[in-house]
Amino acid sequence: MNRCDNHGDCVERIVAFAEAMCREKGLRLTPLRRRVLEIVSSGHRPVKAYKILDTISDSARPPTVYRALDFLIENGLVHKLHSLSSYFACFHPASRHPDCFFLTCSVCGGAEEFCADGIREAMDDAARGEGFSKSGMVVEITGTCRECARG
Amino acid sequence: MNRCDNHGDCVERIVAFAEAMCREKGLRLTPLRRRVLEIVSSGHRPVKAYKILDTISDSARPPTVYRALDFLIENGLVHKLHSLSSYFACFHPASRHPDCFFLTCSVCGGAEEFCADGIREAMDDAARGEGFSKSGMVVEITGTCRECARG
DNA sequence: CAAAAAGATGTTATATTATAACATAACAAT
DNA sequence: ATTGTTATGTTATAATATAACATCTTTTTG
Repeated sequence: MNRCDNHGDCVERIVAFAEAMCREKGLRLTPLRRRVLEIVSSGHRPVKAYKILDTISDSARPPTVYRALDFLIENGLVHKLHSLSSYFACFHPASRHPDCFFLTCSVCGGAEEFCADGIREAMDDAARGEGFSKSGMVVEITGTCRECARG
Repeated sequence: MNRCDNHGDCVERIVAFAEAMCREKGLRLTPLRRRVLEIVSSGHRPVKAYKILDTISDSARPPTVYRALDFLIENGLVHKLHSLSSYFACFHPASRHPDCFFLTCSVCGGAEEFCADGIREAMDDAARGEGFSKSGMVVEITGTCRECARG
């Protein structure tokens, strides 16, 4: 799913963006946070918190990872996929919409993120119709991606 | 959120429906499963698994609850709200669509379920546009409900 | 009916996911 | 250099969920 010609470019691009953004906003992309971002963006697939923990080192503890993830999520660099208890890098953080949604392939484990105005508007309308003032949304579609369906 | 005049009626209605459906489909709504369904439907709000566990008895163990929940979810009587790690009764299981979505109020803790064709179609279109064959979806909107917004 | 099969529940243990609370270190700002 | 702030380290534990196997109950069928 979402194979790119040279995925290394994605990681570089994301980290470069994160650095620029943090510089601009006065945030600190510390070595730890950068490392977690690299790990999460190292594949086009959701990653588990404890997998990140194992990857970082033998001695890292959960709060280390969860705090870095909190920072990255707050600043739009990483998303949490609730239906998978996993974390997924935002591959277009620059043009970030507040409300994106995700397709996850149950065959290859890959994921993709989209920002379709049609969906966001449909959700906004539905919420408004109920007198509901929306603050966030979780939209995750599970299925089989094109590549995996083709067999 | 979603205050009904006499919520006892909802529980009765849901349980009656579950009984009829199970009879018709040759499934067994055992005392345990019925009890869990009653607990989950006892309020218009998502319920946590370990809360159900505590409510059932002092001696019940997690698998007891999770298995009952699995049964109820499989048969469309209960939904899991992933963003809250909670379980929510389906208050209209008879006219059940495969893909519903949820509004959850972060103030009162209430929830409501909707089946808006507009949203389902927008999601289907988006998935299809990516060559993605959809098998399930999680759509959960967080915010403030009408009653809570009114203050 | 008895035996076998299938289904449900009980029980023990443990896996997985996440946070609280407090200590220490790094950095920023006068 | 001290002080305040932010980040990380550390210990412990909370919260969510499942594996594996034993027992019991119901259904099926010989």
